[in-house]
Amino acid sequence: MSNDPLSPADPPARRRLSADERRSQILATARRLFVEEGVENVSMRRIAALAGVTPTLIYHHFADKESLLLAVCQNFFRGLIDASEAAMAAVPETEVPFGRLRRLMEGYVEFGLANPDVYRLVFMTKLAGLKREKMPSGHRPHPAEPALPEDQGFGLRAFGLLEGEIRRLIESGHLRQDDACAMAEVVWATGHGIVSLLITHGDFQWTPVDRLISLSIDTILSGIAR
Amino acid sequence: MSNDPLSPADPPARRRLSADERRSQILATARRLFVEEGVENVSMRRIAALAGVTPTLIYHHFADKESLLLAVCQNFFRGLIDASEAAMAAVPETEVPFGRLRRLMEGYVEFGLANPDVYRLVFMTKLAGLKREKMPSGHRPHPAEPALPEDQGFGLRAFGLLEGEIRRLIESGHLRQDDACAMAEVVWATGHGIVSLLITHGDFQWTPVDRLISLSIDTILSGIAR
DNA sequence: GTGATAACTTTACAGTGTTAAATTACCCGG
DNA sequence: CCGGGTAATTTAACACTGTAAAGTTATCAC
Repeated sequence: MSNDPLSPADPPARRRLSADERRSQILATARRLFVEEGVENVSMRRIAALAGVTPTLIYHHFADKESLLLAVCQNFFRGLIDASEAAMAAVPETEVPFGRLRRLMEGYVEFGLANPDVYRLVFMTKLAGLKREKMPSGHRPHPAEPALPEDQGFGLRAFGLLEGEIRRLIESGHLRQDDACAMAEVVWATGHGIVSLLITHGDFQWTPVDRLISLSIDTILSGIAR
Repeated sequence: MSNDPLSPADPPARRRLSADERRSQILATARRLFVEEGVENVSMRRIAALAGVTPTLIYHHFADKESLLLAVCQNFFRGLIDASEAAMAAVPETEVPFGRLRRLMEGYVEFGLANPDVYRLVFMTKLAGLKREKMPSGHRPHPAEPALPEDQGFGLRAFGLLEGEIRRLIESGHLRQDDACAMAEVVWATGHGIVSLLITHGDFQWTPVDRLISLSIDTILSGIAR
């Protein structure tokens, strides 16, 4: 009962932090709030308060709310990549041909459903204005902040894992189509379809979640198989 | 060049309108703005201004911004149902077995891509608070406003079309699974995956859209086929 | 110690969704 | 035809949002 879930993270431990420390602290606070309450229910003021800091300070570390979001997204991608690599490593190549791909898809879906809010952020939100070079004018601006490139990097790397596995299946003659990139997109679209459907329409009726997932994966795998 | 796209719809034609007329007029204005500029870039004040009306008046016809949105969604479902029925009617039953289902999926994807913003609204947005009985307290409140039930009705009806076709395929022994509802969900998830992926990540690299779509549909159809 | 500089606040603005209370314009019975 | 009653609409305000300019303070190198 002692946890009203929202109280200043570290009670006035240190007052002045290094830029990096502050940045991570703000980021952590924001991530927590975003995930717990949904992005649009969280104001910069609340993030600031919970981080024990002034709203304006956030703008010295992040260009605006969207950038803050974006930074959270990058963590998401790193997590996804880790999960994917773990999934791949868990199934030896010598296994039944589609074992690794299946595990990869399962991992993707699990990961998405385990982080629904960030998933929505990353994959279901426009987030598109792209805000290129909008940095605040006054004061010294934020350090580096690669904005898009970096996280595209992470995203592409995650996609690359999928594409690689597909390519392997093509080379061993197991697929009916030989355009690895296109097939990877098809497979991804399927995984994304499941996750995003369950995220926004999880409440309702529906076939039991586990069954729907495995049915979908079975179906798509048998659809791409030669 | 005479069209700065946003000017009062009917310049002070009639001043006082009947409740129904006003409701539709506001709805039309909102729909236009939502679709043209994205929901969160449109304020109640702007809708009101464009409709030649006061912000407050909107709240006498709709509970809040979300309800306004919801009303727009219902139109979307009606459109989807029409498109689906047209698709079904266009392919005679005597055709090749999967002809109608394929056309149905194509129709779904086309429709989604033709109305990306409303699609996002309906299928990719939480929209979940559900706001049950939140109506404003003052004044006479809005007429009826079935809130959720009605539009779930439309949504279910659309889903029913898909499920029906699947059921037909099961009965004629063309599918490898016989759970019509589950298979319909699997198929829907695929369609949704394509649409939502293209909506949020249409800009990028990707296989040409048309190819990705037909490849996906081919794949899922051959995945469910016996 | 003293300054430069990085970290942080104060204060303010313009805009948002929303509502209570007041005001109009219209219609209908006398 | 005209005076209420009521439905349609507005005025004014609240509590909030993201964001910015300018000012203040702590810390660290010398």
